[in-house]
Amino acid sequence: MEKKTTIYDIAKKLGITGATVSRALNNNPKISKATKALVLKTAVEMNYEQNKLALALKSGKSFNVGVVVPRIDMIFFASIIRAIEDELAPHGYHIIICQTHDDEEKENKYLDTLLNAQVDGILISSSNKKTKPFNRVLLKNIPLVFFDRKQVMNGVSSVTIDDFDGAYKATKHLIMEGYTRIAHFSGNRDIDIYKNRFLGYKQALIDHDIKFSTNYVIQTPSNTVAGRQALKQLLKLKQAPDAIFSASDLAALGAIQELKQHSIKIPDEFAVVGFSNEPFTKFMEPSISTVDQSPLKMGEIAAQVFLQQVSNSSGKKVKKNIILPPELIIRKSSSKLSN
Amino acid sequence: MEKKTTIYDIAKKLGITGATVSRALNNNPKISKATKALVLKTAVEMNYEQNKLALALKSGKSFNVGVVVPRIDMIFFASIIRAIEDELAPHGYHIIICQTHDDEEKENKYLDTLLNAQVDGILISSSNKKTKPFNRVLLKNIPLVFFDRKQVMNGVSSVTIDDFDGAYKATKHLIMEGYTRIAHFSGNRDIDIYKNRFLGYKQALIDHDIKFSTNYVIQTPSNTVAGRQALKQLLKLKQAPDAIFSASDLAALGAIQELKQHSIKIPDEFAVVGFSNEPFTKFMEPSISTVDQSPLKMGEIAAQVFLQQVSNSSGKKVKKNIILPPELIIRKSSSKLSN
DNA sequence: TATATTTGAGTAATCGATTACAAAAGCTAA
DNA sequence: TTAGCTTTTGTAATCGATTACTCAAATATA
Repeated sequence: MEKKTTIYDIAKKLGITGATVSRALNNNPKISKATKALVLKTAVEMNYEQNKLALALKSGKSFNVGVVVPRIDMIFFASIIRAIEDELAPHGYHIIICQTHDDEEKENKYLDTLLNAQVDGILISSSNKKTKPFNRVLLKNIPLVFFDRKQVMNGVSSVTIDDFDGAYKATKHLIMEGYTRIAHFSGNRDIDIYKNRFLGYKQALIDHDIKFSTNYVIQTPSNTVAGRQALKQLLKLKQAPDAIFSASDLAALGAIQELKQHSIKIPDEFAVVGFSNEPFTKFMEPSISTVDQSPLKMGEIAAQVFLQQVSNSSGKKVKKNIILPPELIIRKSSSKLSN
Repeated sequence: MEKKTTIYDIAKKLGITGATVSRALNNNPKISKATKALVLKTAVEMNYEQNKLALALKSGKSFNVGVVVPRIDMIFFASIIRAIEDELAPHGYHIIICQTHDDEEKENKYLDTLLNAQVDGILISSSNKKTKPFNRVLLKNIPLVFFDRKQVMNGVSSVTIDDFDGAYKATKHLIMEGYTRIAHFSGNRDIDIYKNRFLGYKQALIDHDIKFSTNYVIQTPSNTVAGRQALKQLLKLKQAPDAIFSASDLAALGAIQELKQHSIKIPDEFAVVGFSNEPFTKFMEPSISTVDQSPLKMGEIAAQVFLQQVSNSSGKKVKKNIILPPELIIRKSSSKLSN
């Protein structure tokens, strides 16, 4: 194994000191052209490469950023991470990925190890119910940016989408298409995003003088089986709905599968709108209307907010709470016109 | 901002030296129970946390591993990374993600910066045509593991799937189902995986006495539009095919869309098998037969191979070339029986 | 009690780079 | 030729932790 070349190896070879070598390599003006050229040439010859670890220790900047998500093999998070990486890489930052699997304890442990690893910032979609674990991050004055799922904290930035607005738009769209008995597949409303989608749905009904009924709201895990199950349940009602706004695309798909089985025509007799713009929604037959959360935009902006915070040398904390507008994507599953 | 507590802060407070504090914190036996207890208590009081950067510089181990992929928002790579992270996290390793966007130059730059960042290993699905950039990794004796796309190099491990076998199985399945004019949507055969899928397809035909024809092989980018286009082209042939084995699920989907447009019945008149087991294949109508590449298994094993290499203190290089068997997933698009 | 052996803690080097300060060398001008 | 600059280089501290080596104190042994 080749031992790594250090500045001292170069220094010894040239009979000078490490300080001079360092100056030559860093465009420090306090050095003669001749020495500089010689050092540079020798550095190349000896395959010298800077040890970023030593630099990080000295400078206090590791150029590593922790990105914490529930899991990365969900396309939504993968897209966000993609955008974060694309945005930060040109600035020399590396992305360290952590998956919490929605386990609060795991998340807290990751926060600890990221801090110990001396990351320059943490971008996180938090599974945490408490803000306490984040105090340690703030105490160390490490930029912290929430995305997707946020915590409300002093001086902490966040980038989220307006779930309320997305749900409102989706529901209003169904109303405008002429559907009147609109049900809702909700996620776990202890989680903000699902609560807001529920509230947006409810408000749209109210604003358009449609009676809101709890019978029409079913808490549905995000999978097709649960969607089918929930739809069956709705069909049993005396007054069955004629449309569903689902907080999850997979549950929406389940509903569609079940509707097909019952030979209920989509969208003529029944409309479905999902949420998330999962890749499959575009390809299905019928294609599924859904709400796009623009994960790329979210990642890009989260990264930009982080960059602003680190470049903000003034020490003042920049708090930005950016709420992205979701985009309703109307496809065949809810649009009589486009059929 | 709170200044981070170092072992010297603890030492000063207790009137001892940093060495003693270090020993207390590291279960070094050369320390009295009393001092140790005192240090431990004080460390907690002062919120001491080990600076891993300093440790990494001293020990030469950063506990960071670079993972390089074309892009992470492709579910295949996202799944591999998920498995790698799940496997390595319990061993204290952090994953640094790099996206090459299939740009060779970018990939080489990433290899450089990862080495400079003193990673303990590199796991990569390479876009590189040359092996030279990897010599630097080997020279530094850093474990290198290829997955999915490999380079053939001395002493370098790889985890791939048997593309030939997957293609062979898929094609054979079509033959067994009674299709006789089987076409192939191929990717760019300069890339090994596509070459091997092509060869597996061809061999299956030959082994079952079916004439191989270059007219039936179309190079098709991985998207639906290209798939539709390619299918149109095939239908124009005097002797149109009755089945397609596509090296890409998206192209397969395009073919199916086009078949539907032509009111050609699937699978009765025409069968389609894709490759990759993209999530949407399961949900489509008809569901699409495909070849699963078990990305989770691949990531898990790649991580394990890495762990073996680092734990292998002997300095001997462990070279492992693991080829995973792909799994043919038979769904409605190619199975008359299951319909 | 005197010597040998443990035990516990300090000293200082090390990992690799940067940089304030000091010092030496080169140059200018009187 | 020499005081006074400027330029270039060296010295040594620093970032935070670990550890071989040394030495003093405490304990054990004769």
